Amino acid sequence: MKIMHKEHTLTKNQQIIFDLIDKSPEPLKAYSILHNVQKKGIKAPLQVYRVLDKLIEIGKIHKIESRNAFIACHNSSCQVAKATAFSICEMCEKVTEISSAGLSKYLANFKDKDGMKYSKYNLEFFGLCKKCRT
Amino acid sequence: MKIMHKEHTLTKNQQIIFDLIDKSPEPLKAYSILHNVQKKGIKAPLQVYRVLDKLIEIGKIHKIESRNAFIACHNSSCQVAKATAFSICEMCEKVTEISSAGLSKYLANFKDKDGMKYSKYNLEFFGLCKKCRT
DNA sequence: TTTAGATTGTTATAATATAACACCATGTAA
DNA sequence: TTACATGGTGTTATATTATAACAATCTAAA
Repeated sequence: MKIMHKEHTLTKNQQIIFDLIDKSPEPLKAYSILHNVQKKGIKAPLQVYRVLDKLIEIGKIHKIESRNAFIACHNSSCQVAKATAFSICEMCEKVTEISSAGLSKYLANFKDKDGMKYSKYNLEFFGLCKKCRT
Repeated sequence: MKIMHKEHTLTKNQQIIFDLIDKSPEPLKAYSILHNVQKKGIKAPLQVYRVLDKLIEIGKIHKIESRNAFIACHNSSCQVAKATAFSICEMCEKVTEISSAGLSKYLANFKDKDGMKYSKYNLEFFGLCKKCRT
């Protein structure tokens, strides 16, 4: 059964910032985004943060909490906005979104001591990527 | 088999700040810590951050990344410094460290697509705590 | 004792994020 | 049409979180 999602038509600012993040091979920081879009008329931090908040809300991007950086979602968009997992290389800072059915199933069904389940989670794995291990 | 850990004798500043965090029922923010220890002679942010870094390194406290706040470790101290899991109530902001053998085993053994394992992880679950759900 | 390492104290500054307010665009309901 | 609700924008100012750089001190081990 296919879950339907509302299509969010991005506004001008949202599109500019999303494109930038989406094209980036690495997570971008808010002020780096700001510097990159100033020529397009987005001049103030708040304009960037507002767009980032919105893009996160609709699942187009995720925040890498341990790095204060933002990355485009590559897991069939917004479906996993509330259940995110990443691997982070501590050497080169490469970040990859993990899409593992097993992992997301395990975490979605995880119950704590009191039997409580959680609707939302963020998991960050740290280590050395293939390249940096050699 | 019992794993041995080096005993870290805390210095004066480290002890002051650890005691404060350890006694707190909730995660503390760096500048809140600063305000609370200024009467004890710790006057500058950097003094606080240095101690926080050290306490994290030796596993006495953890950082709640999504909240920029610090909490004492209650899982037999430093053993799990590199494998942390928390539940966070989005209403009252109560944070609890999760100690589940099953969970830590699952995550420690998790392999990504490339068969890579990670030595370190941080997991944050979000939801409503018992109290806030009623 | 001397050297290495960690810790401290201090001033300044960088990096990350939000408050508050006015204005504008769009859709929709009376 | 009006009016009103919602969400987005632009702007200035400010709050919050964190680090740089440098000198002094302490402690443990050679």
